[in-house]
Amino acid sequence: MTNKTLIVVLGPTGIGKTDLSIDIALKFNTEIISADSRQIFRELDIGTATPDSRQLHTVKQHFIKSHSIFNDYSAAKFEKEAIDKIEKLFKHYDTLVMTGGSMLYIDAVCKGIDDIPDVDKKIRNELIARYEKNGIEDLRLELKKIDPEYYSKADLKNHKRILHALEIFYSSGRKYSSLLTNPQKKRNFNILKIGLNTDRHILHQQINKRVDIMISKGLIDEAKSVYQNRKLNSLNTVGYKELFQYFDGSISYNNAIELIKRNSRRYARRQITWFRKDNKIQWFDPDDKRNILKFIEGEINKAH
RNA sequence: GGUGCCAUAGCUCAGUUGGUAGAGCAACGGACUGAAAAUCCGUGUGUCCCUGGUUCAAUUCCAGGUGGCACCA
Repeated sequence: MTNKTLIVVLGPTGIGKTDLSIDIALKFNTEIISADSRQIFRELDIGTATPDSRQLHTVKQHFIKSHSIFNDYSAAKFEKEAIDKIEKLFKHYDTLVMTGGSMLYIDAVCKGIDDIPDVDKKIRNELIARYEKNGIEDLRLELKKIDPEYYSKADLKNHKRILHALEIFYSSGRKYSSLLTNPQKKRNFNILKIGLNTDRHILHQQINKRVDIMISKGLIDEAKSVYQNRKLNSLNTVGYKELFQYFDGSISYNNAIELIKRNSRRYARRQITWFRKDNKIQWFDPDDKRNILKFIEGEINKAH
């Protein structure tokens, strides 16, 4: 049994993961791995609720502002880079904190995802063009032909799923279904999952308030500064995509703010849905810091 | 104080010539393995203000009450 433990702090957006993870990292005198698919971009700050400079100076945090919106990123890349970083850091620490709300990124580190061949960008763009021209039915029929197994279990109304299976096939000649093994990779460290959640009404109030604070901190200007790159996937993000519509003149200012709040609430709900089925998570109220620390210490003593 | 109008889902409101009701928005549930703050699927969640009356049957009609709005004093 290893004596290395990764403490994973997860939960919906706006619940207070950053503050708690800093407290935990200070307590164990260690560093933080961020698992946040948007805070990772250096061009985004206010709208992603990235930790501020004071917080970043208090505890060293990795994968914050470490990449650019102009480079493609993915959960698979995060898995490789994060595992790499974690293994390096475990040479100096017995415990590490990982925190974030990107469900797939967390699972990529905790459980691993399959190795899937690189996708040829040209092929992806061609398929997207076909989808936009002919709709989903065309691609669906093709998937049925080349990979009936995946077709039988795929979400056939979700074009991203179908596109992905096709682009894998045309890039590598291998069926997507043959690549899916649900790996459950064995990590050489213990994983302790701390989930934060609270009454839904309170969470919604916190989310709404946080959006108002983002606006007062200058989110409008930040969104303007990246407006010209709005087509980038990295900017298909709550807090930015709504403001882009406002800049376009297609929705009002007040409408944009309301939509940011609504979409944040919905994002939080999807996170909760995802995390709910993970029975390894020990849930706490974010204010319950004492018990959280007590719980972590107890578990680490048991494991080591 | 008087008169009139209104009271139906979380909100804005339809509707039922008397047979316990439906839109929009919001909300809620779910899926998810190289785009994941993405993408996709599903769900009306209701003392029809309260109390009586008429009726086989009242959210609907009648009376009174309560609350809100408007106008007149």
